[in-house]
Formats: sequence, C-alpha cells, structure tokens
Amino acid sequence: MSSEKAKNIFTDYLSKKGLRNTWQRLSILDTFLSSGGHITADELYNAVKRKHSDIGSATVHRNLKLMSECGVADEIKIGNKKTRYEQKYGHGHHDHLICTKCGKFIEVHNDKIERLQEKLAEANDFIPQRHKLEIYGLCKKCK
Amino acid sequence: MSSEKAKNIFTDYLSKKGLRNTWQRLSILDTFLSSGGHITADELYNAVKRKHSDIGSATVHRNLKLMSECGVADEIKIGNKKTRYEQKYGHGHHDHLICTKCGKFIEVHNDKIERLQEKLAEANDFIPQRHKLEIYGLCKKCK
DNA sequence: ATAATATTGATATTCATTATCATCTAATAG
DNA sequence: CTATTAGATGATAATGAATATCAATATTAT
Repeated sequence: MSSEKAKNIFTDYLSKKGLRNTWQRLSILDTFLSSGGHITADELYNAVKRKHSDIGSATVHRNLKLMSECGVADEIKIGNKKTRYEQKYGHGHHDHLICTKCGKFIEVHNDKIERLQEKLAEANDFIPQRHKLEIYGLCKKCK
Repeated sequence: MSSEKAKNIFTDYLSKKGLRNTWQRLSILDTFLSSGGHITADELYNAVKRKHSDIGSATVHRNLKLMSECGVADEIKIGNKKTRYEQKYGHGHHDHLICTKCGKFIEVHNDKIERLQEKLAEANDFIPQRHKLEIYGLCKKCK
C-alpha cells in the first residue's frame, strides 16, 4: 500500500467512526509510515516529538491502537520485549525469522504454509482471521 | 513426557547448574505438572499457595523461568494478555487456534507445516530452534 | 459563531515482572 | 555431626509499558 492509500484508510476509518482529524493524528501516521518498520510506541513518540515537541506519549499510544484497529499498523510482540508496530500493507503479509542471539528480524513469506494454515483452521471448524508465525533460531551471521 | 520424566529433566538441570533442590521448587513443579495447562504465573502462585501458604510470588516467577529454560515449560504470549505457561512435553509440540471472541485455545498440529517451516528457515540461511504459530479467528461456537 | 463532543497532554494508576536484601537453608567438607 | 558457604526464599520496593482520569482545548455540524 502506498503511503497515500494508508492515509486514506486511516482517515476513512476515522470518519466512519465519527472520530476527528487532528494534526497529532496525521503527524503520528506520517512519522510511522516513513519509519523503517518494527518501531516501538516509545520510538515513535520520540520521533514525532522531534517535529512537535508538545506531543504527549499517551496520544501516540492511543493512535497506534487506532492504526492497528483499522489495519494500517500491525502489533507484533516478541518474547518479553516491548510491543513493536509495523506497516501492515505496503509490505504484504509476512512472517518472521527472529535471531535469538542478535535479535535480527527477517521477513519471510510462503504461500504453501499460508494455505495449509487455512486448511488446518477449517479442519477444526475455525474461521481464520489472521495469524502470526515466528521462527526463532540463529541467523547467518550468528550461527 | 511423563510427570516423572519432567521432574528428572528439571532436577538434572538444577544439578548441572549447581542449583539446589528445595521443597518450593518441587511443589511449584508438581503443581504445574498437574495443572490443566495454559496457566499464568499468578494462577500457579495461587494454586501452590493453597498447599503452602507461605510461598512467595517471586519464587513462582523465578522458577517458572527456570522451568522454561530447561524445557519443561513453554511461555506463550497472546496479544496483550499476561504470559501463560504450558507443559512443553507430554503434550507434544502443537500450535494454537485462538478464538478472538471467547478466548478459547485449540491445540493443533500439522507435520507438513512444520516441515515447510524448516525449509523456509534453511532457504534464509537460518537455523531454526523453535517456533510459534498462532491463528486467530472464530471458533465453532462463536462463528 | 455556537453548541456539542471528541481529543489532547499531563498526570496518576495499574499490574505483571524484576531487583534488592536480610534471612534462611541445602549441600558439602571436615 | 557441625561448621561453612553460597544459593534460595519471601517481603518489599522498583520498574516500565500500557491505561485511565480529567480539565482544557480543538474540531465538526448546524
């Protein structure tokens, strides 16, 4: 999804829910979209703060939640680390290989696995909505 | 893994690391092994407390961590909920279908997916150690 | 412009987990 | 068996991310 499209999804979601457009919201979304990905709420808060020193951290938390709800952001929790957020679209769906030594994230995707997951869910009378696959191990450098 | 085997793994791990056997450790392990599974640290603490009112919650936390280290327990984090622990063996490896409405856990397993995951890791020069697959959706009752 | 109401920022609060530390106890040597 | 010593415990404080509260403010519809 292009940056523009993500913004539209967000603003559409806002108006559909009767929520308002504020410069804080747009600035948080902009900063998030131009971030590398895998950002924490705190990192995003500091990034936005560089442009707008008067932003509050609670506002960043609140809006990250909104962004997750409408599908622009995706929460990922790894171990006991703090929650990270990544751009859900514009990346395509992917899973993660996570190095247990250096913490590196590798994004991967495999259609066969995706399809098998759907079958697995169906076989259990279960309607799949989303999933999370994380494979922990050692990356090229660390092995 | 039988209950006995789990105990051996734990005590072997303790002696290998120069750690000591205490009634607290054994009681926590016993209670954990006879629990249904998917238990939280707090639930386990309360269960042990029924037998030994003088147990401390920090001790339960400490030893759940030890049990995870030696492979008797497995940490699972779901969403923003608190960490749950389950018996790692004696159940066999499995993944989870998680109902987003009622919170029900369904344990599932599929060898094909497991093998594909290994291939996926190898294709990325990655040595897999363990993985976590969670499929969120609606269970039979809630759909 | 006004009214209605959502939003914000500062702050307090929550709550699981971790750290601290004096005391206790298991393991070991003698 | 006793002393030694180093790990373990329990009470408590501390941490830290996420949430709740609330008065002040900003946005939107009329």
